[in-house]
Amino acid sequence: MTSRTPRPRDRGIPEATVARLPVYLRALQSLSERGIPTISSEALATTAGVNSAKLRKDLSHLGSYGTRGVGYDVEYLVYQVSRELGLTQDWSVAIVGAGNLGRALANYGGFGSRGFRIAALLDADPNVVGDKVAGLSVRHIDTLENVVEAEDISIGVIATPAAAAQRVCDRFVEAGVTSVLNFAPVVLNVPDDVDVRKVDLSIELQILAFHEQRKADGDVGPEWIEALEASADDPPRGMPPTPRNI
Amino acid sequence: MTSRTPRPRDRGIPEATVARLPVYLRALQSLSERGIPTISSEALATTAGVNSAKLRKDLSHLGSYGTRGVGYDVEYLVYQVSRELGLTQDWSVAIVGAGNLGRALANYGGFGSRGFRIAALLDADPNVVGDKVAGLSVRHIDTLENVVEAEDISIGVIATPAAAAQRVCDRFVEAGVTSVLNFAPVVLNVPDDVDVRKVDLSIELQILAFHEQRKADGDVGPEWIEALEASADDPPRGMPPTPRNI
DNA sequence: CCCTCTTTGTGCCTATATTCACAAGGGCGT
DNA sequence: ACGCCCTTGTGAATATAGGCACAAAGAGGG
Repeated sequence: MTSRTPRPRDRGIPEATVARLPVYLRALQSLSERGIPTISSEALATTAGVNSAKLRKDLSHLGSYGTRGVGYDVEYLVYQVSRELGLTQDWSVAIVGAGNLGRALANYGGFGSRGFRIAALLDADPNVVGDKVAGLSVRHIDTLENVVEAEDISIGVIATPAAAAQRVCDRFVEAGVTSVLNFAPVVLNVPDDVDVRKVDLSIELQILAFHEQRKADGDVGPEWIEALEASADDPPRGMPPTPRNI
Repeated sequence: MTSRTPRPRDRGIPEATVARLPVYLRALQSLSERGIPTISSEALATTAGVNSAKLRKDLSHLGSYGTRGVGYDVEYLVYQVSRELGLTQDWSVAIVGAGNLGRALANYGGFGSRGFRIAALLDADPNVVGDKVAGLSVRHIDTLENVVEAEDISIGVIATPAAAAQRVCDRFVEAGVTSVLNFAPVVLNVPDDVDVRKVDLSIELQILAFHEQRKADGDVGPEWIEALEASADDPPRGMPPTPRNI
C-alpha cells in the first residue's frame, strides 16, 4: 500500500517516531537559545534521553539532514522538525471546561512554544462565564459551534468532568473539529477520521504504583512471594467464584 | 532468564498491558456501579476502546479469571486488576509546585478512585506557602525531606517550572522516592531504580498537529504535495545548508 | 591533494506488540 | 444426562519498534 513513486522523504513516519519528535524539538530549541550551532546524534540523544541510533533513525525519516563527521545543524533541524510536526502554521485551540484544569491549561504560557493559539475557553456554568482567564473571557458552551467556525478551531481540548466529555466531544466533531485532546477519564467515541489523544493523571499514577509494588515485592524473599500469591489469589470474602449470568 | 518454576500467574506482565489495565479498571468500576454482574470480553473491549483479543490476552496475564460461555465476573475482576496494579494498598503522594497545575492536581478529587492519598503540597514561593488548597496547607519546599519521611511518600509529582524540575527530582530521589510523575517539560535524569513517567501537554498537542497536517495534505491533490515538498525542503532564507563546526 | 578521524545513515537481527482464528471449557435448555 | 452454543484462552502469523555495528560520507590537517 501507499507504494507510489518512492519520494526522497517518505511520508509514512512511524507513530513511535512522531511521539519523539516533540522531545527532540524541545532539546534543539534549548540548544538554539544557547547559541550552539551544531550537535552530534550522540549528544542530542543524551539530552533527549534516548539511544543515539534510535535518534538517527528517527531523523532519517524526515530526510538526510546531518553532516557526517560533524553532526546536525541546530537551526536547520529545528526548522525541519517544526515543519514536519506542522508547527510552521498556527493551530487554533478551544478549551472546554474552565475548572482548575482548564484554567491551568489556558495559563500554561509555553503552550507548545509557538504554533498554538488558545482561541477560546468555554464552560457550562453561568457563574464562571464571563470570568477573565489568561486574557480570555470565558464563554458559554452554547456558543461552541459559533466559536469553532469563527475562530477556525482545529483542535478541541476537553477538560470537563467525565460525565460531560462525550457530549462535548460530539459537538466538537459535529462542528468539524478532527483532533481532540481529552483530559476527562473516559474513552471517547469518535468517527475514524477524528484523532483523539488522552491524558489521564490517575492512569499514570496507577502505572507508577504497579512498578512501585514490583520493587517492594522484590525486597522480600521469594518464599514470601509464594505465600503472598497463594493467599492473594483467593477472592475477597463474599466474592462468588461462580458468577451469575446477565 | 527469569525461568524459575512457571507459576500460575507469571509476574512478567508486558508494559503495554500494564498501561491498559487502568483503562479496564475504570470501565469495570463503572459497570460495577451500575450493578452489572458479568461482562464478555467483547463488550468490555468495546467500552475500553480496544480489540477483544487484546483484552483477553491482557487479562490472561493476571490469571484465568473468566468463565467460558459467560464472560468475566465484574466484581471479581475489579478486585484482581486492582490488586495487580497495587491499588489494594494506599500510596502517599507529594506534589511539588502549587501553581495552576499543582492546584488542579491537588483538587482533582477522583485521584485514582482510591489507592492514592495526596499527603502534601509544596512550593518554593513564600507567598503561597500557607495557602489552603484542597484541605492541605502548602508547605515550603525546604521541608521536602521531612515530608517524604514523615508521610512515607512513595510517589513524587513534579508540577514546577522546567528550570526547577531536575533539582526537585534530585531531592526526591535523595530522600528515597523511587517513582516520579513529571509534568515539567524536561527530561529528568534519575538512577536506574527510579521510575519516571512524563505528562507533557504541549507534546500531545504537537502530535495532534502532526496528524491534523496529514489530513490537510490529503485534501489537496498529489501534484500539490510534490510542489509543496519541492519548496518546503529548502531551508528558510538565511539558513546555511553547510553548517559551521562546533 | 591525500589521508585520517569523526559521525551519519542504514542493513540486519532481536524483541515486543497486535491480531487472527480456533480448540477446549462450561453453562443452560431440553 | 446430553448436546448445543457461547465465550474464553492461546498458538501461530504478522506488524511494529529497538538497537548493534559498520560502510560510506565528508571535514580538516598536513
